[in-house]
Amino acid sequence: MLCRDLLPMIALPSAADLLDWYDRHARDLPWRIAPDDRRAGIVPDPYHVWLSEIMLQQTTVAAVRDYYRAFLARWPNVEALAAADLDDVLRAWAGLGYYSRARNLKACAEMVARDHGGRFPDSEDALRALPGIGAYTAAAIAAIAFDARAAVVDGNVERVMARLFRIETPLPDAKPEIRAAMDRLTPADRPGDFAQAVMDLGATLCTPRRPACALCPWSQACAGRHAGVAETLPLKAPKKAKPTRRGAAFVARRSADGAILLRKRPAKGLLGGMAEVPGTPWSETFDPSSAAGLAPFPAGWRVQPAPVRHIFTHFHLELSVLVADLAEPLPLPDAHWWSAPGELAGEALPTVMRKVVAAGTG
DNA sequence: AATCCGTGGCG
DNA sequence: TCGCCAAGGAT
Repeated sequence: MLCRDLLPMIALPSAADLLDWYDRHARDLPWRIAPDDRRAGIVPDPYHVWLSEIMLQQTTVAAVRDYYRAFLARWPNVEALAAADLDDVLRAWAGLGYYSRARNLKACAEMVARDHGGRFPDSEDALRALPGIGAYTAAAIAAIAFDARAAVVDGNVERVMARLFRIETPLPDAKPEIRAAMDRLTPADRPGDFAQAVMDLGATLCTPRRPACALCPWSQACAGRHAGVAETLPLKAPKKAKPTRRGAAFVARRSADGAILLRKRPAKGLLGGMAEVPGTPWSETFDPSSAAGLAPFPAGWRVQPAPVRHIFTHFHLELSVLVADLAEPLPLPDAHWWSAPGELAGEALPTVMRKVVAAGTG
């Protein structure tokens, strides 16, 4: 038995083992049909699956829950969302991040309503053609909502597959190999539950650090665990350092009622379509001592002692915050508006701008 | 192919 | 404090 001498015997991973675990341990999520109900024939609403999958892109379950419920309550079906005002959608999305998702969400709803009779297409290819739906989301919707045998690969699946099959090629080069592994494992029966099972496994047991291998239904089949390298996988290409950009933000407060002057950002790009206070561009060469001279209009601008710091995906931001109280009514600049204290919470303000307003009014 | 796009929680 | 990373997509 040459093989036995060279390698420990490793059981083959089976979809059945994982589905058995999922039947007992599936998390209760607002958008999920419980495994018992799913096997009893209850099918999820594709609109629910789609909405949750868009929100879950690069976003944790904890962050999504309340937004998901709020969206579903306000726009209960794709037709309602298609008819919604984009600014209302952006306001409802504020704080969740990656705002192009909200713009694509609206565009996708319109396309489904207009071109598909209000029903989501059931094939990966047709789903993939819709705005905001890429390879992962198309496969997830096809598998979960339409019972298609699609290989669903997200960050969790990459980690689980890399460990299970001891794939030591660094990401992203390992992606084709990982996809092939997931495709081979995905069963024709219950492909949606299987995909959710692998993702649950990655979220709860096969975690990035300190995986709970003792509790894992695939531990006997895991080549990474047998080799003692599970926790080190998947390998990843080194990341680039984030530069620091600086700028100034101007909180103009109307003395009469404390309203704050806001304006709308350009429709695309960073924080596209969202609201902000007036400010300078953000650059790596910005000189904070020049901030007062860059104010949008003359006023008694006071520099706040501490800048607002915020981390974006690819740069750090340091914003000098300047505040002025305006007794006289200002000729309102184009595309600007006053937002009273009671209205501020409902504005499409991204988190960084909520920090700025807090720094300028606290 | 590499870069751009948010935010919050975790150790 | 800091790096990591989460049910990625568009260009």
